Amino acid sequence: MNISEVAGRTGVPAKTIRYYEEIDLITPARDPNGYRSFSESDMHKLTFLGRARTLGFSIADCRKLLALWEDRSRASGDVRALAQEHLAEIERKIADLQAMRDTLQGLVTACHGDDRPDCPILADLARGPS
Amino acid sequence: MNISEVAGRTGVPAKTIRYYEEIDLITPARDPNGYRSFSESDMHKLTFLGRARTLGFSIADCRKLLALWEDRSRASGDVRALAQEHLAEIERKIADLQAMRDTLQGLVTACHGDDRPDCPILADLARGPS
DNA sequence: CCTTGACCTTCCAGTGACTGGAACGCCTAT
DNA sequence: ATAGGCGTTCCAGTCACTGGAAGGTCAAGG
Repeated sequence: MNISEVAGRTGVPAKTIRYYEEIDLITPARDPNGYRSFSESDMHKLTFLGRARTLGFSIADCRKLLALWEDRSRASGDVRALAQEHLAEIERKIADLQAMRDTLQGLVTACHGDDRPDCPILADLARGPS
Repeated sequence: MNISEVAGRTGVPAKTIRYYEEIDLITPARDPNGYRSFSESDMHKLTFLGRARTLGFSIADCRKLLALWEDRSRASGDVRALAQEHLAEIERKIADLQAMRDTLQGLVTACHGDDRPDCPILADLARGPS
């Protein structure tokens, strides 16, 4: 399989696939003409990577997950631990964003939003780190 | 004021302050010895920037906000519009993260997490983009 | 007066995870 | 033969810093 077919099938852009090869996440074979030739296994890995990335795993995490995936003797507990760590981080991000949202929401509500120059949003931004 | 005092007072790291000068967000004066000399106005701007950044505004947004802040004749509606746009983006990010969290949570719950190699998390990751 | 150590300066390189573009080769169909 | 649509590599840029090296400056203590 050539790169664009794999890109289409996995949803991972060709540029990104080349990048993944560069950082040794995958090592597709080469045809005599120099074109990358993707096996089913390469496709599976890319699918795996695409999914893990949309779930917000970092490339470093993906590398670990791929290794665990390829290791038939690994304990599912190892995978679970990684996922749980990641889950905690997501929870943290959500909380941060919600705090941001609440602050901004309050400011937007307080701002009359007309042609007058008086603006509580800028006033608050100037107030400094509380 | 020297850079480290400003860093301490605004909470913006010295490295970051130099970077902000490099990209023309601030233009502190210089002492004869070449040291940066920060005015009250510089400090206010940095405080403003620090706060806006923790609220998740991009540097580009910060530039706009600073300009609006400095423009005494600007309408508060302009600021409000910027904040509202940003709010919408935050909401989007929160929704994305919540979807991720739900998926991962389900997987972590489904995974027995013991020494057996059978793992629904990896199975799902392999399933591909749904 | 000299030294020490904490500051300050600039400049260069690296991060993460791509993304865009140039310049070129290859393959297929007309 | 040629057109276009693939493929390749390599270089540069993104964003917002961050780390580190090499060197100048300043205030205090001996």
